[in-house]
Amino acid sequence: MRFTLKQLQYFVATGETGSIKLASERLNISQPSISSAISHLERDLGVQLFVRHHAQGLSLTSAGHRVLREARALLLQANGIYDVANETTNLVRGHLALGCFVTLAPMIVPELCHRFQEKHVEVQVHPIEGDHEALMAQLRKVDLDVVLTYDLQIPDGVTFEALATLPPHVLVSADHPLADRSSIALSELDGEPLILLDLPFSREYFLSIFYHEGLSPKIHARSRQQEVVRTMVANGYGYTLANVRPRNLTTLDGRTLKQIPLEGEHRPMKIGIATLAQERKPRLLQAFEEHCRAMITNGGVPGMQ
Amino acid sequence: MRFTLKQLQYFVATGETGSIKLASERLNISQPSISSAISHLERDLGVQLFVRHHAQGLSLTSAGHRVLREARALLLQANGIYDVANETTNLVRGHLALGCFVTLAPMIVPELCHRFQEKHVEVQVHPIEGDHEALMAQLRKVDLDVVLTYDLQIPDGVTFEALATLPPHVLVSADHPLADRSSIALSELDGEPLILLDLPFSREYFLSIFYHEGLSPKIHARSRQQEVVRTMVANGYGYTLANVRPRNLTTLDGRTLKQIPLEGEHRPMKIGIATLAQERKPRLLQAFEEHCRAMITNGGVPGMQ
DNA sequence: TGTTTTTGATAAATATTATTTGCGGATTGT
DNA sequence: ACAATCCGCAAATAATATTTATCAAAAACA
Repeated sequence: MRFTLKQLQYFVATGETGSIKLASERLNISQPSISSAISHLERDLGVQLFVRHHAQGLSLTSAGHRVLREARALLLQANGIYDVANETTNLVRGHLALGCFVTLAPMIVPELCHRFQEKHVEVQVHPIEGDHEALMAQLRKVDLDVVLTYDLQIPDGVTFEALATLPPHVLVSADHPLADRSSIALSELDGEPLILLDLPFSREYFLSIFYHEGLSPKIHARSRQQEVVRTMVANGYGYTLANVRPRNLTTLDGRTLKQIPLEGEHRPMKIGIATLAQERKPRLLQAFEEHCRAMITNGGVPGMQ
Repeated sequence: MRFTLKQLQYFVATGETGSIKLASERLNISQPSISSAISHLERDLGVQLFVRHHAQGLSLTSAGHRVLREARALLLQANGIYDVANETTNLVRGHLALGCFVTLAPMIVPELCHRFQEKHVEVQVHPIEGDHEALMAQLRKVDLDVVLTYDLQIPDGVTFEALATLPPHVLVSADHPLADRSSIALSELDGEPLILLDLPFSREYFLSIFYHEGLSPKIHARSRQQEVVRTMVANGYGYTLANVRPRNLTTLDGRTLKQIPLEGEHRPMKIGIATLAQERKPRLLQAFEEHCRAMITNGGVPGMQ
């Protein structure tokens, strides 16, 4: 690959006008530039492209005709790269890899994605669930385009935009003595066994609520799966804390949970969208962010009470 | 078109290796060169192609993926231009515009072309007839690739290669007093009416034969068409000179001619192939020249006695 | 926690390449 | 014969790519 697109461009202009002079006027370039570009091309391709007629222009050889056709096609395709680039900045089309925090995914993702694809038929959303740490790592590797998660640890180069605030709640079984309260103070649970959702950063968040009040919870069990935690709580093995408020408070084994607001001032969790800090975001990404802003607000979050 | 093929090449290597360092090793280019090429591309396309991970390579953005696909295709097509160029220097294929002197064409062209296309199925020969002057002009404009003609005026930039020698003959009607002679001297025809084939350069050639012997012919008629000249001669309106020796000496109106060698030393006509003086002739042209050399010799010319 | 290694960005120096200006030769048309 | 046109060539200049050297950030390791 020794020739350049510029040389091809000069060659095509000359081939089409049949004259270096005319080509130079068309391109606003001096004649010797074009002359040398053509010479370079001929030397590089090992083919004579023109027959020179002194003071009377040039004629394409048969090889020149063939190369001209190819060169035109190549220049056209080269211009196409601008279109491809512009498409990503202007069109809402293509694939979008959406990361979502595991405990949020079942409630939010189905409606969010469905609605978005309804609006934009040429878009394919690929949802992927994970814990906060894993999602952030994938976002940075650009394995994900956008992540729905909480305002936990946000690494450098990632922007987080909060959309809805979720205050912490207590989850107890329907048989629990406090089950019918309209709110519960953390101190009232002191000594009772805690079932802890054991995910990176989430774990630390829940424990920080206790430490903040000078309490130290008695961790009875841990699980990385929200549904396991809920089932244990529903069966009376302990209580847990959660920010999400699923509409359905019946566990998979048929038991019932109660979700009760936590009394006092505690740092709430904020659902938001995390993206890479890019100067020029693809139009598709912008549109999805806009979609999230409209659907996820303090007035309501898909799938939640 | 502000980017270059080189920049695309660097970008593709980086996209494929996921690292500027590795790309620089693969291309034997310094790392800053690649870095700047990518920056240039990003600025030019107005799209972020990579997300940089400090000390841990780069990841393609979604736009980057798309551009990478296009860039690869473009580089492939660019390489294809070399193939197209090589094809014309290596393959016997495509179209060949063959010019042939009018009076030679009916005898030579049919067999010559047929045989050549028989040997090379992928070749299309396009024969065009004309006088010497017109043929040379078309050859110079590269409207013709090769011309079969006589060794008359050969312009600059055109090469002529003689293949067969045709001495001049006298043509008279079968009733002519000299019809049964085995040779005729020009002086014997002095005073008789000459029917002249009136084509550029041919005209001058025939007259020069007379002038050379100090004779001045009595031109009774002229025609640009050989067949008209022959018919006039066959009808006894005069005699003519010719170099071609067609097998058929009967004219279109059914009369018979006699063709008798001219006595003495006269400059003969030489049939040959005229081509543009190129340093690198296309393979197709070379093959056709070779074909002509084999078929047109002093030992025989297609269609002639 | 500090040190080393890896890797990309940046700056200045250098090498390479493209471009222009100016001139000469060849051809055409008046 | 003359001017006008147009291509090629050479030297000067401008623009660009490349390298060398250095820095900064992050990861890996002790």
